[in-house]
Order: sequence, then C-alpha cells, then structure tokens
Amino acid sequence: MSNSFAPGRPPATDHAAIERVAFALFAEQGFERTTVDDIAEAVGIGRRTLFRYYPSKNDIPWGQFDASLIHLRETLAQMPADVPTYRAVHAAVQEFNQVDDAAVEQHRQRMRLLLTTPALQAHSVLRYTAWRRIIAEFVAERYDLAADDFFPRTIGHVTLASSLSAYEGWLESESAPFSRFLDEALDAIRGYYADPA
Amino acid sequence: MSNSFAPGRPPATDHAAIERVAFALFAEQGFERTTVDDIAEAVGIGRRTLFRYYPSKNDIPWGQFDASLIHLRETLAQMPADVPTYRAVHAAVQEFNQVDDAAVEQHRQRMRLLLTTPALQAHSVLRYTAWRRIIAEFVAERYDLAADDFFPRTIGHVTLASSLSAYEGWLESESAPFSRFLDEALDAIRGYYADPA
DNA sequence: TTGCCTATTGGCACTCGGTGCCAATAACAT
DNA sequence: ATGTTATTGGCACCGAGTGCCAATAGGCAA
Repeated sequence: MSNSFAPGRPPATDHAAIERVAFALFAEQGFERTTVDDIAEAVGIGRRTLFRYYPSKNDIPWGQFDASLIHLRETLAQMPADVPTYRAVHAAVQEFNQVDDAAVEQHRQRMRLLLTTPALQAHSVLRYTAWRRIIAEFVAERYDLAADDFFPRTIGHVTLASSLSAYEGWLESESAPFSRFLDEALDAIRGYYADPA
Repeated sequence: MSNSFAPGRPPATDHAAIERVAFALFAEQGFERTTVDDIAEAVGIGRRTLFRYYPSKNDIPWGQFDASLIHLRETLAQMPADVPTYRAVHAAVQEFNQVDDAAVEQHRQRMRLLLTTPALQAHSVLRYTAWRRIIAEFVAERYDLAADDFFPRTIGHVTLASSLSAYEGWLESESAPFSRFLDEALDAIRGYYADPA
C-alpha cells in the first residue's frame, strides 16, 4: 500500500502541529499575550497560512470538538427507547466528555483555557450552538417535535448549562472525575425544581 | 435651585445619545457593517471619546442592563421566605424582564440584535456572568451555602439558560408576551426532569 | 532532463477594534 | 486676565482577520 496521489504543493503543516505549538505558547505566556504571529513563527509557517487552518485564533484550542459532535449524535441515536429522555441525554453527555486516562491532564488544561479566558469564553457560545442543536434534535425526536421547537431548544440550553457548570466544578476540584460533577449537576437541577410547589 | 458646579470641560455627549445613534445605524446597515468611526462621526464626537463611554463596540447595545442588576438583587431580597426558591427566582426573573408597554418594541429590537448577532451573542456571556452571580447569591442564601458553591452556580447557569431560551421563543413569536415563554421554559424543564425515573 | 499541472504557501496591503499618550479645549472661579 | 480642572480628540500604534496573487514544491508525462 502506498499513499494517496499528491497533486500540488504539499502542506507545510497540519492542525495537530499548530495546536501543539500554540498550547505551549499559551501555557508559557497566556492566551491574550500570545499573538498569531508568535504562533505562526514558532510553527515555521506564514501567518496567512495559519488562518487557512484555523478561521480565528479563538478556534485553535478546540481540538476534536467538531468531530466529536458526530459521535455525540451517534451515541444518542443508540440509546434504548425505554430509557427516559433526560437519562439518555445525561448518559450521552457523559460519554461525550469521556477521555482516556492518559489524556485527562491535557483535557483539563484545554478546558481550563477555554473556560477561564474571556475571549474564549465568549467565543465558546458560537461553538456550542451545534452541540445544543444535537441535543435538541434528539429530544425533539423523543417527544415527536421539531428540533427548533421551543421545548427541545430549551432542553438544549439547559443541558449545556449543566455541562458548563460541571466543568467549572471539575476544574476547581482536585481528584473527582468530571462524571461526578455532571451527576451532581443533574441532581441539583432535579432537586431544585422539585422543591415543594 | 441651580445645578451642580461644573469643574472642567463639559461632556460632549452621553450614553443615551450614542446609543440612539448607534441603534439607528445598526438598524440601517447592520451591526457588523457599522464601524465605530461611523457611530462617532454620526454622534459628532471623536472615536477616542466614544471608547470612554463604552469599553467596546459590543457593549453599546446593552442599555440599562448593569443598572437593572441592582434591581434584580433587590427584587430577590424582597421575596417572601415561604415562596419556594425556584418560584422566587422565577418571579424575580419575570420582574427583571418586565418593560413598559410603550418600550416593548424597542426592547424587542435590542434583544433581537443581541441574540442574533454572532459577535454580540459571544460577548453576552461576559455580561451575563454578573447576572448569574446574583441568582447564585440568592440561591446560596436560601440553601445556606456560599455563592460560589457548586449548587447555586449550577442554578445560575440553568436559570440563565431558561431565560435565553424564553427570549429566543419570544423573538420568534408574534404577540405572546415574554413572560409566557419564561413560564413555558420553567414548565418544560420541570416536565423534562420529572420524566419517569 | 525538461516542462506541465496543480494545490498550497506566504508576502503585501488593507480594514477594523481597541489603547496609550498628550496637547488642546471649554467651562468655572478668582 | 489668569488659574484650575475635567473632558476631548487627534496621533501613532498593536493585533486579528481578509483579499489578492505571484512564488513554490511536489507528481507526472514527454
């Protein structure tokens, strides 16, 4: 087996290389204080080229997020029909946020960057839109509604809210796994709204 | 009665004037396509001066948001102790989003701008942080916790999520008031999580 | 070896948001 | 007329992001 053809000029880099260098710089001098020129120079490519790999500086730290969305959709689709919707969603979100033990520390660093850097915090809502949509689509199917109906969209918002809160808790904690915070968030919400009417 | 002293050079404008002109331009040519120079010129001030009134272009459309936060805190503080927490929060959020009949259309336009412009959507999470904090503080007090504990923070996230979803629904609707969507969001969440265990 | 084909590269110039600096300005008071 | 003072606004600069386009580096065919 050989590799694919190779039409024009070969790429000078790839996403992984850029991300690796970028994270090193972010860790060293912070996100804001690292310029796109810094990253491009460290990677050994032109600044213009970097913007062909990532549409913006804010998009660099997101790793496999978009690719994982497909996995999230599949996980939801495979949930048994007899599992209540909120349980199915909860389980799928747990699965979505599962990472190899070996990669936990790296994941932690990535999420810390995303959740504590104002520019990235702001930008994140644009990335999360697709995530919420997938949750809404699943809920819509379960309730026989359209994905852009009010009910599924509301659940999409709330599910994202609980995930974000769980991540905040996880980042502050020492050893407890993320899954425990997501469970806790679910319990918190159920308890809160079940308060005596 | 006269007015206050008048130390140095008098201000050349005020927030209201800038906001009025800015909204006119945004309505006319959209948020992204309106430059800060456009606004400054239309107001008749220097670009540098505009940035003394608003820290960023994204902050212009927020009106009395920060001032209203004080009102939100007071409303929460005045809720009777026998009202369940989630009901108290719900009522306070309803109150927070109440606007004069005469101002509804303007409010609608403002919220449409904030919720449909990507840059503003992104920036909004930074503004909402203070809002969530106020909800969390109230919940913390009710449950005898700290405001930055996991439970109250989770409720802050979820309450914001339901408000945002309510606004989305309201903006799409023709005549139903915002309050109805917020009620619906509450019902949606309660129903969703009360699903047979 | 030469030359064609082609996709990527990367430099250049430009726009726009945002900031630091500082002299000019417009009020009032003496 | 002079002094005090707070705001103004111009200027230069930085960093993110974009359109344009010639240069480049490979494979492939002659």
